[in-house]
Amino acid sequence: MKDTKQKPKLTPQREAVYQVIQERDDHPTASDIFEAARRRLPSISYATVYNSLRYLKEAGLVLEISFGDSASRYDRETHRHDHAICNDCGKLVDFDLPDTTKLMQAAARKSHFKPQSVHLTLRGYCPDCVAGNRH
Amino acid sequence: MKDTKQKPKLTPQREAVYQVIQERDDHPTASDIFEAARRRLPSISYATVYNSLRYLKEAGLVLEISFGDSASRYDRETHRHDHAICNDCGKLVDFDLPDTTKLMQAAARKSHFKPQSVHLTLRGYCPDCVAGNRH
DNA sequence: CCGCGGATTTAGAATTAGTCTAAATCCACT
DNA sequence: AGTGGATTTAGACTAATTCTAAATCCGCGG
Repeated sequence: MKDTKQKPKLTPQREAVYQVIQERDDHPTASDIFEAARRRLPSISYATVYNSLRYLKEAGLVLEISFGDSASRYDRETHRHDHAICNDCGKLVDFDLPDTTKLMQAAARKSHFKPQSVHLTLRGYCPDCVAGNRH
Repeated sequence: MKDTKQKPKLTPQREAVYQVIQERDDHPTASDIFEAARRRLPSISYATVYNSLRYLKEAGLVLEISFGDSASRYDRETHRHDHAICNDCGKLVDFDLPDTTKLMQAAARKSHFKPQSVHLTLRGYCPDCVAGNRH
């Protein structure tokens, strides 16, 4: 029988999207990514950016994060980590809390869920906003 | 001078929206709430539901929560608490992890933010899905 | 070569959540 | 009765994302 292995997978479009995310240290939205990807690959379409993002997400190459503020953001950091969001200017930063296993177990005990991951979100004020800088 | 105190505030529409949320122990979306509110107050409009939700949120009477899955959800539980989400069926449950002050301080230290609140999200599998129940 | 099929890309239409607008209504107070 | 601020309504509008259908790409068998 035919072992019809389809392999291509990492197409130029997907690669462009991936690179855009890799070279940014912030958390771009799909539309930020579309803008930037179009600079490398002028013919790329919005739908392809979404398709590529879905593909990259499923492949574990990028992480999607979403909070109340409308659009999803994408993060090149794929290991478990946490987020802080500024209540004033909306800035989003990554940080990493160690020892989350115990935390996860505590959460599992309380919720009766079989745990898989925990993620914590700090809301507060970023250093710039605390210092009273204009945004 | 006119001390034009406007006080009404808790209009029948807002109250209907509030009651809908209070009597549910799950986390309805705006459109769930609209459906239910219309049963009490057939003339209520979608926009009023959103206005009421904003009002109730600002008054601290309900909590808005939003995760990746499209629409915001509303929670009658307004004190600080955490959420568990089932990766299989999507169920969302509240739980409350004690001693979050230390956690918040640790997060603040790592992120350099001035902390205001922390919220944790457990991803895993709910008891039903673990038991292999069909949804 | 040639072309078929599966996967991908494209452009634009469609859908969904949520906001905005302008006109009508409500209501406390004069 | 009348004015003004707040609220409600219906529907238009916007933004984010998904869907659709046609075009393209690509490896493989004939």
